[in-house]
Amino acid sequence: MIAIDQQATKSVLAQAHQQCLALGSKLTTKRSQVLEGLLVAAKAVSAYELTNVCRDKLGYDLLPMSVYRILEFLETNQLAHRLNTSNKYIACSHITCDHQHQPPQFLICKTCNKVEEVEVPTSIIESVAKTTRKAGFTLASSHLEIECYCNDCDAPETVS
Amino acid sequence: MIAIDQQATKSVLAQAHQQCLALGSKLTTKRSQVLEGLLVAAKAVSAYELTNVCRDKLGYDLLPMSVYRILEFLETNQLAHRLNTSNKYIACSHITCDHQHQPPQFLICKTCNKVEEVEVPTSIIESVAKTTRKAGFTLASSHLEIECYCNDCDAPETVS
DNA sequence: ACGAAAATGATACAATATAACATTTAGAAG
DNA sequence: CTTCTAAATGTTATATTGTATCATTTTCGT
Repeated sequence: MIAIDQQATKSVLAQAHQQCLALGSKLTTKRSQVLEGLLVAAKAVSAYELTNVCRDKLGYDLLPMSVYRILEFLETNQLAHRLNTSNKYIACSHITCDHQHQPPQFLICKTCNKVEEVEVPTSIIESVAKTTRKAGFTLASSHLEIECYCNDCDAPETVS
Repeated sequence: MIAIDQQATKSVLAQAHQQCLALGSKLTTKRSQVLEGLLVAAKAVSAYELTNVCRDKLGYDLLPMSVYRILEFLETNQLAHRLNTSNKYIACSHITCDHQHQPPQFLICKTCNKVEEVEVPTSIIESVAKTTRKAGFTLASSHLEIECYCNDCDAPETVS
């Protein structure tokens, strides 16, 4: 969860603007709106859900087609991530940092779609990569998505 | 890759039949046909692709709706796996074993959808689980899907 | 043979994603 | 300041994936 209030959101958007410029692209109004939608959602949302968030919570009127295009842009510019496991999107939690990070690992709550972007120790990534090579494969990315239950949504089996 | 010829396929289907009985369910004709489709596909396929495989390669006429239902059955009976990453399905590679296995880890080729079902060392799973707990989450399953390129499909960056 | 439950057929529709082309906007060049 | 071009967005249509619902058939115990 990066943005919890309007102030924080604004700051993230400003930083995102800079980050785009550095990469030779631009965070246009629409793109900024979509990113803002991701920030206020504060969890993984589908493209269609995101158009609803933008309309209902922010008053931005965006077409799904545009949202898809913009999400792709945001991903390319490392401002958002696509979660393959659930076909949902989430704002990158590292927009306000300037240093480089390890490839992201996502803990995704199956119930409420809350996502925590963590760093798994390099040693583990290395170990996985080794297993992979032995099987005749090459890691495409060490982006890992791990299905979990968060503490607010107890695991079904755990409920006693 | 489990089934490379008709003989092997037959043997797997027979074993699957037994495994179902042991679990108190039945591998009906249609279910066996869908499983056979997964076996001859020899890679991850979507439900709709699977209906095509069954029709074109095996002459079985199945409706997508039935295929979805049957895939769910096969998953419940541990004869197939659903890959969340790509919304595709694959035959379990352990049908012919009788012992229990670790939760599966899948290496999935992004290009050709070939899948290798490997066992990642328990120590790694433990370590991932620990990271997860520290972040306030509980692992939903240690089923891990890892996006790769297989040796037949060189990674884009690797092509020099 | 009969009745209940399981399995499958069939239709409709919801949700997700992309293709293709039109229009608008933002900057660069003159 | 215009004009040209490329990028961005609008618009419509359609492909793909997945689920809901109810009808029909099959299976199996009684």
